[in-house]
Amino acid sequence: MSTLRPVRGAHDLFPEQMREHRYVSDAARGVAALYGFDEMATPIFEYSNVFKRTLGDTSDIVTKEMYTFTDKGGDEITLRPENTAGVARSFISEGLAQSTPLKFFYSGPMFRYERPQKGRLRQFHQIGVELVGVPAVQADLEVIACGARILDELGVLDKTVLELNTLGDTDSRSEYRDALVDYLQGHLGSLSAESRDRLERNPLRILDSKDEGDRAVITAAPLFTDYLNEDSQTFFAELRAGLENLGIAYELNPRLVRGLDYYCHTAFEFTTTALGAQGAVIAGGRYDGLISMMGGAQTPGVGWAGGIERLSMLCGGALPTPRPVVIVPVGATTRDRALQLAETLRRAGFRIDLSYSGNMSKRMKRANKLGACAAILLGEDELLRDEATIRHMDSGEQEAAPLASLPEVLARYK
RNA sequence: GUGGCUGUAGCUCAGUCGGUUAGAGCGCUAGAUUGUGGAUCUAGAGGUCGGGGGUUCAAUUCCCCUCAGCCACCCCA
Repeated sequence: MSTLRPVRGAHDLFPEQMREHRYVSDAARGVAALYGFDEMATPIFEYSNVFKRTLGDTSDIVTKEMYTFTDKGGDEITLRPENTAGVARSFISEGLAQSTPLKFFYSGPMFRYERPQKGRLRQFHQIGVELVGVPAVQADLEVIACGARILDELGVLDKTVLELNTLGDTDSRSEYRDALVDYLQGHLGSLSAESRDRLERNPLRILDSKDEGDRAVITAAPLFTDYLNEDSQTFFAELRAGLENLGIAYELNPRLVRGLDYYCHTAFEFTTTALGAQGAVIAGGRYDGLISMMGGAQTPGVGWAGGIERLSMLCGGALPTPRPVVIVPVGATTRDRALQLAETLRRAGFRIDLSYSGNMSKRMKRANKLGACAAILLGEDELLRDEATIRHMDSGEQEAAPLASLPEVLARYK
């Protein structure tokens, strides 16, 4: 075993896995386009404060998971841990406020310093959509429907559950937050150390604690639904009615929380039990406070991100390997003609590979290993007649054909 | 970041109650078959037994540390 290895949690993607990734991202890109989300890309790194300001100083991602370094100019740079912050930065710095509503699709690598597991890597890949500038619930519905449609296209929708919650608007949330903190202050002694720690920074997260002492306290805690104001209730009711109207099944999960202040109203996750501890395959929500928090004009937004590796695992079965036509030159004088023929057929749209060396037997073995659908045997005597022998690899049948007719003959094997 | 399990050939794994040259299947290379693949047979290459340290006359085997993988917690994609 070599001491030379990839960085922990980072993996090479060989053609087979690359095909699986492409299968997921191509399907997603295609479906997203039908919803009007066109692909864009932000840089893989940003100034660190792009993420610090948007993700909040208290989130796990910022406090312990960012790949941050100082570049040669002395600037603090961070490899993006997610894409929404970059889109928001781009919205502000490129003056996109003039062009709302904006609908973007993206696909690419993200980086988080986490402990790797199956379905959880340090360099991983996400697809996602963002819809910026529409405050109405139709935006949420379109975004969620697009996610569901992609899962359906990939054939995994029935392996997932759409979990849904509302975080209410800013007023509702801050009122509830105050009430919750008041209540929890009164039970400080019964709370776990971690929850006491969270009380200041991220009290809503305590609701999700699995600690037994915490759970006892939480049972009697004030209910968020009692603090939802009328606007928030209406928004959520419309969202639910809209999903039902579209025939999109969902389950309410009141414990689905987002700890950061700029999240509001809609929070959702498509989750699965098929991937062990890594349940979320697509997760998103509404972030009306994000762009203003970064210094832009108050602009609503809603979006989601999905993990390509997780989606790919969920898809399961291996994708079919492409089958080339392999040219087998026989005899020293046929090599140049073989290369010419390869070029001609490639121009005609065929996937052509060559057997490079060895005797006939070796070359046929190579054709077989490449999974060829057909082999073109190019011998000296055939070439004198401008012909080649085509062998159908599955049946073993052979026929002679003029070189000029090869595209038509091969078309039958496609 | 915490806890548990695991680490022997490219892959999947046996094995060594501490003792000479560490095994199998698959895969790979070559030949049987110098103009014909998949099957079969034969031969061959390939391992500092994850890495470092300790105990011992002797460590792949026992102990410690470390690294990596998997699982759970956590978090999420």
